Amino acid sequence: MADACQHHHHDGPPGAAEVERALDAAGTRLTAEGERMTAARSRVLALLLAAGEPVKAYDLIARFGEDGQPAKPPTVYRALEFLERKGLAHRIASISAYVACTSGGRDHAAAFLICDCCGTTREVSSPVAGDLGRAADAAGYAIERTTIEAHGRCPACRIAV
Amino acid sequence: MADACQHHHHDGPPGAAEVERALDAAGTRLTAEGERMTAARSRVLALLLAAGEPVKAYDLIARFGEDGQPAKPPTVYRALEFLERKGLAHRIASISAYVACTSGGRDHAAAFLICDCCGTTREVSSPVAGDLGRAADAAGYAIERTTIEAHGRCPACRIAV
DNA sequence: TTTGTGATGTTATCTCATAACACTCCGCCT
DNA sequence: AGGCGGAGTGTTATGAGATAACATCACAAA
Repeated sequence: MADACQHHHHDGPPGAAEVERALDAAGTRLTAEGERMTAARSRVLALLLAAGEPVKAYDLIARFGEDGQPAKPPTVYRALEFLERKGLAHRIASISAYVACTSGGRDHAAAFLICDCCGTTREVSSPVAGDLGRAADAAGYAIERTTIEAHGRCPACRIAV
Repeated sequence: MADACQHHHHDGPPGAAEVERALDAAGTRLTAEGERMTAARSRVLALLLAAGEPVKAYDLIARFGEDGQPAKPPTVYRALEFLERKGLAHRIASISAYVACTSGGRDHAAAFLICDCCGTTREVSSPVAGDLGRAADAAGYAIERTTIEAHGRCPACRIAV
């Protein structure tokens, strides 16, 4: 997925220290909420954070074991479901991939700008309160969750190639 | 998918005559554009129109043959890809289903209000030009296509149950 | 009529995701 | 300490969604 194209990109994955910090923060918050940051959950979140871009579930499964041993699918899917429920990760439906939440946030609506060239994404605050919310109001719908994903080219990929 | 709940809903599927008319219009337009409305494409579009709500690909596959014989998956997936490319159908990524376009439109961006109770959807004009477009502009992204799906409850389902 | 392009038929396989059930861990109550 | 209960995990198997690859066919343009 990443680096399908050859040119250079900014915004590489965070270093180990940053991952560690985000992981700690997540663990602290979960504990405060009475949830448990178990080994599987922590590992999956660490993989997502380290990747810094959307990752396929089966890539997480393959990378799960520190020793190279893959996980069983339910292990990872359960962790993903939990992380998503807690707002620590998001599923990108249009590409069936998962990404760590970058907006610090609890369970919140998110929107994504996805570069089809280099595979990176940018999470932006969801416009649920905006156009879509107005359309829903007009139609009498009560919105509970949204999937908002825009595909295109990031600034770097617009220039290059 | 439909009628998971028991109460009554408005907006049932269109009658055979309406399907026929929409099918004719699509065929005419495609011919004018130099495209071919083949049997498989026509059949898949007819199924989508008759359903009037999102349909899973494998349901289309199962219903494909008039005699009850299922189609082979590629037959239906190819037709869906074509119809989507021509703006006659849309994929709803968040539920992996397909729906006939109800905005008369060529290839256009669409947004959907999806009722998780009764399974119906409502296509609304895409707010690409709105919040999301502004977010993309601000971030320097060039958007090529969007996936905008809001889940919740339709007016009928908000009242009932 | 030839020829090339787009569409279809067919087989096989790949990817994505979850059902079901046994078992374990851990906090809590007594 | 003992034992209950709920959340989490391990494991097997399977269901659901989608596509690769290649042979064949239909059709309009040359």
